Amino acid sequence: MKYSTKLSDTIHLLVFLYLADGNRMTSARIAESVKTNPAYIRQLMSALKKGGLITSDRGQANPTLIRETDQITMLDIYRAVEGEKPLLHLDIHTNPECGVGVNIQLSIGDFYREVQDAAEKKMQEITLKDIIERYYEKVETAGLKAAIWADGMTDQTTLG
Amino acid sequence: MKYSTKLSDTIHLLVFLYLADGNRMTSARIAESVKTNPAYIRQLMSALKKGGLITSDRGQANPTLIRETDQITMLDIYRAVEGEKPLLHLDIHTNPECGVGVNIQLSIGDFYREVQDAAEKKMQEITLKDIIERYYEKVETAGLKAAIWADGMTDQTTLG
DNA sequence: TCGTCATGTAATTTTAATAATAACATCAAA
DNA sequence: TTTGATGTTATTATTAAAATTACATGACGA
Repeated sequence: MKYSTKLSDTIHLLVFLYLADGNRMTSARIAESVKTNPAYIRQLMSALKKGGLITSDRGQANPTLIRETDQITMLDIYRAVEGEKPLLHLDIHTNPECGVGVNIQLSIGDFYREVQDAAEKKMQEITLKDIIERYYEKVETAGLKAAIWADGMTDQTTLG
Repeated sequence: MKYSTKLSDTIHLLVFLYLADGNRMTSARIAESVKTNPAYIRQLMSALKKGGLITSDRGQANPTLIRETDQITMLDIYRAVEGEKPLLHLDIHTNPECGVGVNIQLSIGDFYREVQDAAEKKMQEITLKDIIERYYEKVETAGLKAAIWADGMTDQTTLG
């Protein structure tokens, strides 16, 4: 299949929202940066809304972060858009008449759980703030800071 | 897409090989338990061979584990069959003309790396031996031990 | 109030990673 | 030499995800 990029796209979306800082962002505008379509962005925002991470009102473009960026973890975002989807997948199609097969998969599942917990623990330590700070560093080292940010964040055309 | 079950299937395969203990296993036989086709099993075995985990000779059914089960980690197996495939995926399709988009994805990548490392560290702590032991526990608690294992592992018909 | 623009959401189509399958050359052993 | 197994490649089918379409609904300004 296609790989899911929901988490990446949603983080992108949230950083974008943060950087917009008050300037009302439309799903169309965000979609431009993520290079996708507005409906997909709205689907992600819908999930974020249900997850209690943003507000968004029908009819007007005014999505806003509810929590501070250091109070939003990567795990929060993952849960909002991917739910309980695991990173590793058991093969549930093994021969059910084979006691070996079934029990092996159950055993593997126990250890996948451990791997999942380790990954989620790390995801819980990473906040949106961390990612935004890292982003600023990247922009700086790329020497793009001046070009993009010189005249301030108020000029949203530079966000595109 | 479909979810990859390569890791699960390969662990299954290896446990099966271990339990067979000397009894020459064919790809067809293993495929029965995993409920897949022999060619797929051979593909996995080919990867394991390249990864230095098993031997397997053309023409005769005689695949064997090279290392002790406590010397084979889940990460070894993952590397053999999935290579460097990450658990989380960046969206590399973001608008390249958007400096924000590109740099955000790069930042996210840094943190995905941390999550990946945490997961892989845990995978490195889990050995095939651990999984086999857990498997025995499952079989016991399921009260199937007697039924399946009573007359010893020599009767490979009970493995199916 | 009406027209415009935005969101919210469901339904459908397209894309892409994976497993399934087929085909066959090669080798081993009875 | 016949049988049966592996090793490998190529093709097809499956399936989860993104892309797209469609439209009802709400906000806001002229």
